[in-house]
Amino acid sequence: MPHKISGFAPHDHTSCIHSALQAAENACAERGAQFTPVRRRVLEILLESHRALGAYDVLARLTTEGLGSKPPVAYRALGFLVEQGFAHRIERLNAFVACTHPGATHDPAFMICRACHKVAEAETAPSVLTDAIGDSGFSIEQTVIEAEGLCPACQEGHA
Amino acid sequence: MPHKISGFAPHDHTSCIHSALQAAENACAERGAQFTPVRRRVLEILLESHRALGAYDVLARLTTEGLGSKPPVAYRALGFLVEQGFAHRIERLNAFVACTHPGATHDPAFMICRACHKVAEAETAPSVLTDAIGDSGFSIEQTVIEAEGLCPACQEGHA
DNA sequence: ACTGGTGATGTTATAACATAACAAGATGCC
DNA sequence: GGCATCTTGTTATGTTATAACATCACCAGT
Repeated sequence: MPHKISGFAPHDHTSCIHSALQAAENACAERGAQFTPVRRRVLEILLESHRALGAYDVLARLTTEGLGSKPPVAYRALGFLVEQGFAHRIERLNAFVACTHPGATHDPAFMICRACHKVAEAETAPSVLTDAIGDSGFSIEQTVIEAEGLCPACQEGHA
Repeated sequence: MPHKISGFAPHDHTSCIHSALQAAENACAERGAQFTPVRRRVLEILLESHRALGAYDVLARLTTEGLGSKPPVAYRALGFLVEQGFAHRIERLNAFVACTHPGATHDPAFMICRACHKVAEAETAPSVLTDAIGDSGFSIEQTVIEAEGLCPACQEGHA
């Protein structure tokens, strides 16, 4: 079964950013969550690239822009975005990436390119893990599925 | 397809420890790697429970035993054990767990119980991730597959 | 307008995790 | 002995993350 994958393929990035922001704004309105300037700006920063940024990278940006200078400011905004499903935490990198499937069901798999550091997101069938684990009686609440390797573009560079 | 799962089920833990140590010793002998006292002791510490320990937890134990007191001592030993496949790093927890399938092919999935903090390990079919990701052209080199939830015993406690 | 609740932000301080860089010892080989 | 290699010891620092408390902005009820 093919899955929607985003992050590596060339695309209209401006509209990619715009639609993600729009989706976040709409979702916040629906849920009564506040899409404040710091939260919005942090999402914009993540959206600039399909790469994972550390909390302190984000914080540095906020600081130059006068939006906050202490770690909790960045961690709170990132925590909010993750809670709302607008961003994801990449455990392998201790870093955060904007969600490229806003609105979709969420417990995605990530592909992390070790060369260009882009991160792509793939929807997974809910069964991906239950196939491996299901017969153990363990009840899954959250999953972390991350693969590290080379994206298509970087494979060519190494060929 | 069922997979070997270990960590939650009751078992003879003494022999579990013993066989893991034996396997590590044999593997080192074969590979010409040195199974030094610190490395052995760290593996023993991890083997005491099927739980993930932070590097500093391990270090604290080493310190009380006079085997080293500075972070690099613990990180080096843990790094060695992971390299050799005698232990695994659990990204979600920034912690380390003894391997329960020593010798087997290795890129396992982990189940982390949020109640009792035990960690079980399941062999995964190599296809688990390629099913989700395969058609993207991404070449996988390493994977992180971790599920958080409740182990069978802890589910009963909550019922 | 005042009061009090709620949620967001500001700030201090510190906890927790990790490694770079260099010194010193152990081992084995020639 | 002299050299190479691997391991361990140590200092110092870098990186990631959160607890705790103060303040502010907003809104609803009176």
